[in-house]
Amino acid sequence: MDELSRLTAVLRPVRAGNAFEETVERLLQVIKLGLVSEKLPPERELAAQLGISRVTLREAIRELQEAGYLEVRRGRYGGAFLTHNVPPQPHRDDLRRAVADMGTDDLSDALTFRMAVECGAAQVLATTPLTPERRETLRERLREVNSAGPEDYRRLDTAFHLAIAELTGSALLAGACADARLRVTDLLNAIPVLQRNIEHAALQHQAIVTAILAGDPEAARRAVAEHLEGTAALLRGFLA
Amino acid sequence: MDELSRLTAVLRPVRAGNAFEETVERLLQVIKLGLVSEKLPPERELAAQLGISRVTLREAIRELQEAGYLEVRRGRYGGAFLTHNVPPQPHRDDLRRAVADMGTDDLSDALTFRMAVECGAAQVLATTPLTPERRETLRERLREVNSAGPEDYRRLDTAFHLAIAELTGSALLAGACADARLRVTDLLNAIPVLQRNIEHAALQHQAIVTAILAGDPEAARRAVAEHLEGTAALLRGFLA
DNA sequence: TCTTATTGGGCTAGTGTTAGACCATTGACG
DNA sequence: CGTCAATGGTCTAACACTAGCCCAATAAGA
Repeated sequence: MDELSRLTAVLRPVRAGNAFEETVERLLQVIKLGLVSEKLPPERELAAQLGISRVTLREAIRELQEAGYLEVRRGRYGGAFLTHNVPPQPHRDDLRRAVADMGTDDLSDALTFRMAVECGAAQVLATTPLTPERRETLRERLREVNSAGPEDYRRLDTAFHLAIAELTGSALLAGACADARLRVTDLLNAIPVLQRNIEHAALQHQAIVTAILAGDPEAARRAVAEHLEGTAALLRGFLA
Repeated sequence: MDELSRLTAVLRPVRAGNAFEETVERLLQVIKLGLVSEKLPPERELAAQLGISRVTLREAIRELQEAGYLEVRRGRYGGAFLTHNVPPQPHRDDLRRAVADMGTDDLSDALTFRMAVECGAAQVLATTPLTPERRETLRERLREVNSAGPEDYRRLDTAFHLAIAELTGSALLAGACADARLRVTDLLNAIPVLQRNIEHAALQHQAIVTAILAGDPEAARRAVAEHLEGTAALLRGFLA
């Protein structure tokens, strides 16, 4: 832990690649995480939100269009519509390949990061006074994920986890949790969703919500840690 | 929590301002956090690490030179040397102004974020098997901050807190903690360092290290939360 | 005293990105 | 059946940023 190694945390690249690639990545995330259900916002609006020019945004959209994720329609009430291309049932080899693509160090890093920020978010939320409305939002997300079928499960599970961070009211925290989730999305998508897993996760989700609503940060932390450890152990199994 | 509001976490700007401003910010952080003690790395090397061109880096360095933070010397064994400009004892109004500059929402956001990631890091570290070497690094940082005088205190306190995240081995987590710390650095620097505060913090630092080395994530989480709550309460007091 | 490796200083050609304007298309609605 | 507002499609001039090159200065060491 000399001076040089301590610098690496803050002396990382100022910008991650060019704006075009970054934008493609972001849009893909929005689509894969199911954060948008039908069509993207209008180009002018989206470009402003992403802080890029329309030209760059359009290049990214064209890329996703050619890859089959989007269908662009002109005219009023037009826009970039999702194609709802459901990928076929993943093979076991897909996971191996995805892990290999990303590198075991990166995977370990992402899992650690996710464990920290999601536990932190749950703990913070448990110590925050919540309005009845927010409590209800949390319960609603729980109901949704617990009643989801295999096809909707990943999307609603994501929504549930992100809701915890968002309810803290911290945009930075919500962004960090979204980022953490995104780094393991591809891997999770390569794992078949089994009914048995859904049921097991449902119990853990319930425990998390109960702890948060009870205002018990210790229990919330423990519940989230246990929940994430299951996924992490599964993925880490492919490192050997 | 409709679809649109959920998008804001991931549809944030792709790049935060231009490369020049970002670089100035980064370098200022490295300097203010005391992550570099004498001089910056050579321009070519630094530019590569930051992923920018030398031209852009040099503009940023010139800015900092004109602001009095750096002194640039040419020739072999030259470089950008720190000037060790110690700011005068801050006035009470400085803090008010700093809070006003940043906005109360941003401050609240930053404090929540910091609470989450630092608690998460401590908890993760407490559940990680640590080599004797790493345990010693942690103790070493604790000794340093606890024996620091008022002039060195902020720098060593930063080093202590960052060490917890770095020891988890997750670059993402270390980056998040560094980011969180940076967002409150200016505010912390506007608060005079009192001997009484140092002593109080020392007890809390000790409790954090003890919990981590004992492998007790609950205690680690609680200790960090209590420690950060003190600072947060102080800063939040200026929001009214 | 001279050499030389290392460092900052400066230039240029080329590429990435932006802002803003204008055009083309579409479908709801009067 | 026309109108029109909202949307994607296209272009251009200006700016930001980069890669790569060579020059200038400096101090350690022969």
